[in-house]
Amino acid sequence: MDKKQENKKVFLEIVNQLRELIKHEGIQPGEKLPSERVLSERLNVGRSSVREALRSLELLGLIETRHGGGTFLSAVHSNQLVELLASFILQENKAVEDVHIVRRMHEKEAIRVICSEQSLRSLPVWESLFMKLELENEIVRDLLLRELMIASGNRLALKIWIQLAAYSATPLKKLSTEEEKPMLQMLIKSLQLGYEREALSAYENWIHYLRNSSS
Amino acid sequence: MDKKQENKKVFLEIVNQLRELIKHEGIQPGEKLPSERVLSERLNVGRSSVREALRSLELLGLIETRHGGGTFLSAVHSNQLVELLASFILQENKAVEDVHIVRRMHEKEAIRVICSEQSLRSLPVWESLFMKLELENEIVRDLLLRELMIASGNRLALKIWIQLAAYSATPLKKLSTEEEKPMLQMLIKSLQLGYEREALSAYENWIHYLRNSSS
DNA sequence: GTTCAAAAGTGGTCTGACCACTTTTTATTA
DNA sequence: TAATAAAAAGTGGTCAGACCACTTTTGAAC
Repeated sequence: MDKKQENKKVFLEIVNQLRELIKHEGIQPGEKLPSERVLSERLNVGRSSVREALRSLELLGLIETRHGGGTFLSAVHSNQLVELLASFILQENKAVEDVHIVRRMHEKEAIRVICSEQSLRSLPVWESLFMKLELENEIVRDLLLRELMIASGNRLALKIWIQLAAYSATPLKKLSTEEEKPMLQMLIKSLQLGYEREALSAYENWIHYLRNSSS
Repeated sequence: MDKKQENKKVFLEIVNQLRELIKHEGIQPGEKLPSERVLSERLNVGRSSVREALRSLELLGLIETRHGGGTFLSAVHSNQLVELLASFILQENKAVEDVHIVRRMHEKEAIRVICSEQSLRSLPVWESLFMKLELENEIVRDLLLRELMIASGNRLALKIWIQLAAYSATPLKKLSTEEEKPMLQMLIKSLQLGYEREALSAYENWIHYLRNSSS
């Protein structure tokens, strides 16, 4: 029982080891990482596992791979923003609150955008989400937020949000019927009607409830 | 030249094939995907390549994997998500406009934060900026925006903004005395008084003016 | 010093194997 | 018959080795 049931994916553990290695070796952006075979040997894992970890980093824009050339820490020019975000998010976890604030800011802005666009308000996804509330499944939390970000139509904001969301996950506890559901219902309905103030109010109440109930 | 030489990332191609397969098979959110071995056979690729593609989808939250159980399509409602994310990840197009929008969003949020905090409103920097307007120097534009971001106190937001600002620089043309200065005066004064609506209104008028006059 | 072909290094992919875990099936028992 | 337990099948997780395609380095010939 003392053993923490860390359901963490092993390849994510390798990602962390890679981070420490990069930090320890002092590898700078644009410089080359050890080859997959060397990493495999030094981290005592199979090469395929190393590759899966590298895939994750590549998808985040942290590294670039060149066939036959090697793997490189992303240069500042290509994806400085992502590099910045990742270094901020992955390294020191003192600014958790900042991440939360920026994430909520993006979500609120998405609500504003959607409320101001009739075509976005009338998307069928809102009605679908409204009905999914009856399932009382906690997944609707992420679902709703993700759809908000997607519908707002800003890909950069979506990209930023995805990384922020990965860092500050929503609670996994069961959806509260008597407390949480009404807030979400109001949020969605206000959204569909274009009532920006009411939608934002419902959103903030919801976030406030989530923070208080999870602590 | 007929060769599709642009398709660099093969595992992203597999991601596309997986999307088509899901669509063709009519696999609904929450339902199970074919096993890795079956996918490997049907897509005519190695199982390791399938796994790398699945890793990408998993990192995006599109699928969930359960050890010994299988791979499941996330309870994400629409193809909207898959399509958008896929096209986004594949970087089919880059939107300069998005950078501008996100940058302005951060600036507006900074204004809101400052207006809501008496200690921030009373910072001497605003009065200093107000006086600098008389110099009619175009530098005050960047100066003002930067101070806004710094004063709002969110380090992550500041770092993001710095990167965004590097992509979409403010105009270099001379400060307009009869048009631009009044807007900035109103912005600063509203900020100091905590008039959020007026401050945001002045800000948006200003941005609108900058965009139209520079084109 | 230049040029260029061979060698070494590296990522990309496939195959097969084994393990850990889950689900299904089958056999046993009350 | 129904419940329970054991066995089997299915599936993801990981590793090792091999080969290919491409890039970089090396070194010999000029």
